[in-house]
Amino acid sequence: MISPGLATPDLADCVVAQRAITADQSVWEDVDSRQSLYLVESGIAFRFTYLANGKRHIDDFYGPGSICNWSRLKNDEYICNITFKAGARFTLLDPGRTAETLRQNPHTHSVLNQIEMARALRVSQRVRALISLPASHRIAIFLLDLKEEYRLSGIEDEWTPLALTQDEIADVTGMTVVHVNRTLAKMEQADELERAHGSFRLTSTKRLEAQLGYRRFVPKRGER
Amino acid sequence: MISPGLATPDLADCVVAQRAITADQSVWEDVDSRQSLYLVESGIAFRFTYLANGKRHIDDFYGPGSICNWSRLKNDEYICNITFKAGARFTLLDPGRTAETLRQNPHTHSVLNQIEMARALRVSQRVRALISLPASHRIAIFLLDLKEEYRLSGIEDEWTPLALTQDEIADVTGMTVVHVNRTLAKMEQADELERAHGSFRLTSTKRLEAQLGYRRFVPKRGER
DNA sequence: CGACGACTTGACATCGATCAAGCGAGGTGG
DNA sequence: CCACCTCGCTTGATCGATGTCAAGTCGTCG
Repeated sequence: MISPGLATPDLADCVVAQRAITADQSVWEDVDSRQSLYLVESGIAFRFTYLANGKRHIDDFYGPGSICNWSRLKNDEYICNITFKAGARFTLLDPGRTAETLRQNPHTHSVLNQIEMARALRVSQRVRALISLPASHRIAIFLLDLKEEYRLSGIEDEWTPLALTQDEIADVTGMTVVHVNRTLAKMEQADELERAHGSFRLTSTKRLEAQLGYRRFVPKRGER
Repeated sequence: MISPGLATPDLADCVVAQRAITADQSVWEDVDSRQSLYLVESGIAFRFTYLANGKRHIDDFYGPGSICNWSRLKNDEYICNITFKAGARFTLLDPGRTAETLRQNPHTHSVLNQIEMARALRVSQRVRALISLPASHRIAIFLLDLKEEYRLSGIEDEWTPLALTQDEIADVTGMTVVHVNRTLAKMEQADELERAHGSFRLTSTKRLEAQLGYRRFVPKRGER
């Protein structure tokens, strides 16, 4: 079943397979499926790269309704490492058939394009912050992005699942686990953040967004 | 005259105007032309953003033959700040006519797409490094990217113009001018770098690339 | 129970930012 | 022509932010 968030039953014909993940699983361990597009149904996934020094960098993360490797449609060489976190479910789409389907459904195509454009802007905004701002801001913008990732899939709750481990957050933000831990603790002490049961809540999202100049990029006529 | 590097006389009809820059000039000072595509003919330009704390972040830089705001073609809302450095010359292209021309010249379109794809990969590689690596590596990858920017426009010399000031390099890499200065000095002392007359030379590009895992993304059938 | 993974904490070392000052080349006005 | 200014670069001293190493806690799962 295609994610309700996507609102594109058009793609039903393109489905190659469905998977449910019980333990964290990386896609390069699963060469057969690398030819597909990955549509997250539930749970979360992230895209990552190993740097020359062995460090893992997490480039982006994908909540329900997101396609992890959309660029493959434009560039068949595009290959990326993806990890699905335990509990995730996802659908494999055939890129060729998907491209064809989208050609025939310009509306759907434009919706998906808008969604991807919004994601790209979100990433570039985050990246600027990660390059130039101090740790507390880096963490804050990560949390805002995570929240946004869920919001766009229709899950808008005051509490957001903190779906990544502190190790993974460190690899997103270019920090150390220790420092991530301390920064989160500091935010909690400063009453900017609450954590409970694997979820988090920002005390004043508004203020944080204003302070960081955080911008939301809403897909233009997105159905979701 | 369209840059010889681009090899796309097809675009001649799309030219709106040409400009030569004597002193550094930012495009948002020049509202009239914001509607256009910017094609760098010579010299260098960069795209930047001001963060909430007033810091300037330089997102990318463009050598001869590059289009600074290619994304405008896909998203008319796409607006970015661009600065042309003193000595640059550039051409303004009408986005509507350019899009039409490219529709009629799939070959040219695909070439330009490849070039942009290569740029996107270069940026994301640099961004990873800037987020996760220590200062010396951040500077090194910036220098490699700058060299590559010139190489792709056909200017392949052992010496590359160090076209940005140390202030600007700081804004690319998220460092301070002082630290940029010291890092460059250290590289020079370690015989990894030579500087003279506003240009630089890397003693062993090969070794540096290997050490950083630097990848070159070559446009597929790019004419240039 | 034992093992493991995620998280937490402390002590310490290093990196990079900040502040302050000076230098040298190019431009401008008297 | 010189005096003066500005801008980009350089250097030193000091401070704060972040990484490193090491150990310990807590919950989960077999």
